[in-house]
Amino acid sequence: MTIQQQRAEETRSRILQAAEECFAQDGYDKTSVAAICQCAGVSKGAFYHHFTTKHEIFMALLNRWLGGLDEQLISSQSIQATIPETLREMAGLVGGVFQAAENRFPLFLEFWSQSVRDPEVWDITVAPMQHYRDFFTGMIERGIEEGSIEPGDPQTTARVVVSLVMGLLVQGMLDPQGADWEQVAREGIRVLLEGMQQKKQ
Amino acid sequence: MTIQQQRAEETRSRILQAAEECFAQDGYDKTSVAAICQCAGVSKGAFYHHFTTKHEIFMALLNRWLGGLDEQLISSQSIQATIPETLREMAGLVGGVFQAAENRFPLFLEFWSQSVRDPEVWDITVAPMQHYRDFFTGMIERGIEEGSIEPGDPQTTARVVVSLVMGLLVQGMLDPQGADWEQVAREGIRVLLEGMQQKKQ
DNA sequence: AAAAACATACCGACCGGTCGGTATTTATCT
DNA sequence: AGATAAATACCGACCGGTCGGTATGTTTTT
Repeated sequence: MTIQQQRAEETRSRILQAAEECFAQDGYDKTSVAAICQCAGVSKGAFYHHFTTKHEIFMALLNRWLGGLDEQLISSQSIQATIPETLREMAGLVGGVFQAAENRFPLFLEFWSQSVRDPEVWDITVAPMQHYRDFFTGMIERGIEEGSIEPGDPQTTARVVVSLVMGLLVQGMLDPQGADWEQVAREGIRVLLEGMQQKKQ
Repeated sequence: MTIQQQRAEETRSRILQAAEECFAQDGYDKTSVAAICQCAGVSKGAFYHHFTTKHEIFMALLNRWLGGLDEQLISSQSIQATIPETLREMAGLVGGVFQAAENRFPLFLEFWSQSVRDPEVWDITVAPMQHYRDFFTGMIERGIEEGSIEPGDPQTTARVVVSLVMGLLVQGMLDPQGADWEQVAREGIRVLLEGMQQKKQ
C-alpha cells in the first residue's frame, strides 16, 4: 500500500467517523454534508471523492455497524454448556453491549425509521432480525433435543426471545437511566427459561 | 357552534389527517408543509392559520395518537378475572391493535427517532412507557397477593413484560408479514406466566 | 507527465415561514 | 329588516437561507 493510499483511507475513515457522530446527534436529514466535512476536518471535495452520495455513506455506516454486532454475538456461544446456561450467559452480555454501543443507539433508531421508506435499508436492517431468529431457533431445537426445554414450536419460541431482546434494546435506547437493563435482561431470560424448561413431575 | 367554526374545524382535521399520512409516508424532515397542504387540499395560509409551526402539528399528532392508545389499553382490563387470565386476554388483543394501527407504525418509529433529539417529544413518548410499567407493576403485585404469581421484584418483572410487548411492537412494525405476531404474543405471555406462576410442589 | 487526493467556489432546487390581500360569515347599529 | 363594520378563514406570492451535488483548480504522489 502506497503512502497516498494510506492517506486516502485515513481520510475516508475520518469521514465515516464524523458522519456517525453527526447522524447520531442530529439524524440523517438534519445532518448536512457540510457539517460532516467540518467535523471530519476535510473539504466537500474530499467527501465526494470518497462517497458518491450522502445516502451511500449512510449505508456504509449501517453495514459496518451491523457486521460488528453480528460478529460479537455469534462468537459468544460456548459449546460445552447446556442451552439454558448459554442463554443465561448471553443475557449477562447485554450490559456490555449497552455500554459499548450507547452513543450509536440513536443511529439505530434512525436506521429503523429509514427502513420503513427505503427498501435497501430495510433489507439489511431486518435481515439480522431473521438471522437472530434462526440462531435462536437452532438453540431452542437443541434444547428440546437435550431435554432441557419443553417441546413446542421452536420458531415461535425463538421469536419470543428475539422480541424480548428487541424490547430491551428499545427501552434501553429511549430510557437508558430508567433501569438496570442488564438485570432486567437476566430476569427476563430467567423467567422465560423457567417457563420453557421441563417441569420435573 | 357557528357555521364558520364548523368549517374551520373541518379544515383543521383535514390538515391533521393529511399530515399524519405524509409524516408516515416520508418522515418528518422530508415532509414539506407544502406537501401537507397539497394533500389536504388547502393553502399554506390555511395551514399557518391553524398551526404556528410544522413542529406543532407533529406534537398535536403525537398527543392525539397517545391519548387514543392509552384509553384503549387501560379500558381492556376486566375486574373479576385472575391476573394471569387478564394478561392472557390482553395478549389476545395484540392482533387487533396491529391491524388497527398498521399504517401508523411508521409514524411511531418517527416519534421515537425524534425523541432522541427533542426533549419535548421525549417526555410524552417515554412517559407512556413508564405509565405501562406502573400499570403492569400493579398487576404483578396483585398477582403476588392473590398467590397466582411467584413473589419477586414486581418492578423488574413488569419491565420484562413491557420489554416483550415493545419488542413485539417493533418486530411487527418492521416485518408485519414475518410472523403471526398475535400468536407470538400469546405464546410469549404464556411462557412468561408459566415462569412466573407458583409451582405446585 | 499522468493520476490520485484533495480544496474552493458555486449552482439550482427546495423549504419553512411571512405577509398583504380577499371572501365569507357574524355582530352591531339604525 | 337592511346596512355596515368587524372578525374569521383562507389564499398564494414571496423571501431569506440551506443543502446536495458539481465543476474546476491545486497539490502531492507515482
